[in-house]
Amino acid sequence: MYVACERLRNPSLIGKPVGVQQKGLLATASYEARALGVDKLCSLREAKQRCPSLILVNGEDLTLYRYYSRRVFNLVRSALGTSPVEKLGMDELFCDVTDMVTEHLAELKDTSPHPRGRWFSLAEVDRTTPSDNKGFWYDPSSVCPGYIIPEDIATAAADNGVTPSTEIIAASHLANHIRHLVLSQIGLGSSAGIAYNKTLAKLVGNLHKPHQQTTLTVHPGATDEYISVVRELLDPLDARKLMGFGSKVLHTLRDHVTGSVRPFTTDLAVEDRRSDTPLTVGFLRQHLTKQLFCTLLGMQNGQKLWDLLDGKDEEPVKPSPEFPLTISIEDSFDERRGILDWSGVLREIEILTNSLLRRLEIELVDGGEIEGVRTDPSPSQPPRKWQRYPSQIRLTIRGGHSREIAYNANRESRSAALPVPVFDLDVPRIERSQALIRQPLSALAKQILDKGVESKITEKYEISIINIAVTHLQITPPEKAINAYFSSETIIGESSMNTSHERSAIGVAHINGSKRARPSHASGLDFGMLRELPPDIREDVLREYGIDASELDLEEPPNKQSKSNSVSAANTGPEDIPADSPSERIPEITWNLQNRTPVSPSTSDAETSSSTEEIETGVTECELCGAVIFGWSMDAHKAYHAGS
DNA sequence: TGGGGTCCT
DNA sequence: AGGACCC
Repeated sequence: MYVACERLRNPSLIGKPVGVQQKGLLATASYEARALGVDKLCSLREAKQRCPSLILVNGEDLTLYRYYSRRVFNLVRSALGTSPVEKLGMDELFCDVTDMVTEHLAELKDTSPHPRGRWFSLAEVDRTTPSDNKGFWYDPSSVCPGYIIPEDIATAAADNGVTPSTEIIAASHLANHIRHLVLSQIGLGSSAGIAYNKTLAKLVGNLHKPHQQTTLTVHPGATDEYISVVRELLDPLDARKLMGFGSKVLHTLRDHVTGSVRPFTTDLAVEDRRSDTPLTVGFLRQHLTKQLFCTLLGMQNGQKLWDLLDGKDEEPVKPSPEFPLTISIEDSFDERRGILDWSGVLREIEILTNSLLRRLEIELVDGGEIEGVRTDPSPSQPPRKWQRYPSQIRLTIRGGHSREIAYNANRESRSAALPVPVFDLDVPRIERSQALIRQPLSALAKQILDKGVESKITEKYEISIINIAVTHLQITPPEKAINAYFSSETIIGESSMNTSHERSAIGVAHINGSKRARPSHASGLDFGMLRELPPDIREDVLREYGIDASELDLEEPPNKQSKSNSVSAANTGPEDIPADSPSERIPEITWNLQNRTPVSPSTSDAETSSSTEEIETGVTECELCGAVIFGWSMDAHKAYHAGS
């Protein structure tokens, strides 16, 4: 997804092996890069070594990715009306579409057969969408789009009388439609999994990755078939693929297996007992017991994890709130940067604090959103209002670079009340940052670093991570307080906040220009995103980059949808959907956003049914609606118009 | 060897 | 406050 976002900002990256770099780590890589042997999360050195042609983009600042993540989330939510949508990280969503599908199927009874198939009615999507886009046609006889498990259902449609339920078929078409919506409206490709619970949906969604979807048709209630299909699917898998089986759980289980199970079983060949061979789902289910799981992993958790081995999972899709529960920002330090004296620590904390305050202003002030984008306050009505008020601030420091440290070891945190004046937007942000240092942060840092020891000012600290978080976001404003708060003088010497960290805040190195690139600024700024920022923050960012505001207006919008229509009504709420249709069955959809691969990585001799234009840019513009579409999906896009 | 998040204890 | 999990 990071690469896909970078490609929206800089289309010359399309079709090339691209890696997103965060410090010395390759956070993610495009599929072209993976085809050349680059792994996700490998060290930068290893990546460059394996793939000298790898193009690196710095992804330490997440602003751009947050922006697209939010847009996708809001687009999907608005399409699904009242259905719960849960975010997992920045690029995955779970959707419980039970109610929508149930209602859709109920409507069918009153409808006579239509030559175009079935109309699936959706909530209103957004104001730029043509008005007949509140739903889609699908052909129910085409079974499920994409891949189907078990496979034989796909080929022998009504063979054993084993045919997918009408609801899973509808859910599958719904997922397909929404993926198409995200692609056409935002420009991000995605994959999806459709199944009757979260774990299975996520699992099958990962089976066919770039731009595909997979439906697991079997229902947990249909016991015989369900058991055999799900076991065939799950048993060979590394248990790590199941949500909840993390490193600790697997280590605990492996300890037990190698310690006590091995002597009693001949199932594991000698070489399979080594610690780096995966524990499979089948092995755990056959050789361990529910009781053992509960003993080793805790009553509650053990029971849940044990059920997962059979694909049983009743976790609800928990609607993600409009605002997150915590907002944090962090920076990491290697041995060179990470040896700091006290004033150095304070300087780094101030840099982070200032970034955090800017983020709070972007994400927490004003509100009124349309499709993930905050509306500019109308020129005459400025009052920028906080939508949430965090009440706590937390400082976390990880010390040491010793290399032996277990993940997360050496992290210590302290928290304190967040002083109310931080919300006063009339005070320059830098002053509020410095006030936060004075008030709780330097004391918190002292608690962590000096641990009750008396002041030792000359000391050097070895620091590898600093994280600052605000938590406990409240809707109701805090009581006003302490006017004297800002009056004391600063403790630390830094005055300008235009630091390297800040500078990286939005800019990203562009590797090279493109003859046919869509509008993007040489600075690396994403003008589409910039245009959506509140004016004052936008000016702030522009000033940092030394860009004249007039340049902004000359740039074309990145998605040229302006010509499609003159904008119909505003964001009316989602269509009303009966809240309480009974749901014994729960189709889930999950999908990943990921980068698009318009051209086969194996250069030009690959099958090229695509046009020259597509090969060069990967994108074409739909004649009907102006949406920017990638070549490989234009057929589907046209079918979409034909359908509506 | 990132830069984030959520939930549970 | 820390530790598990997720991306």
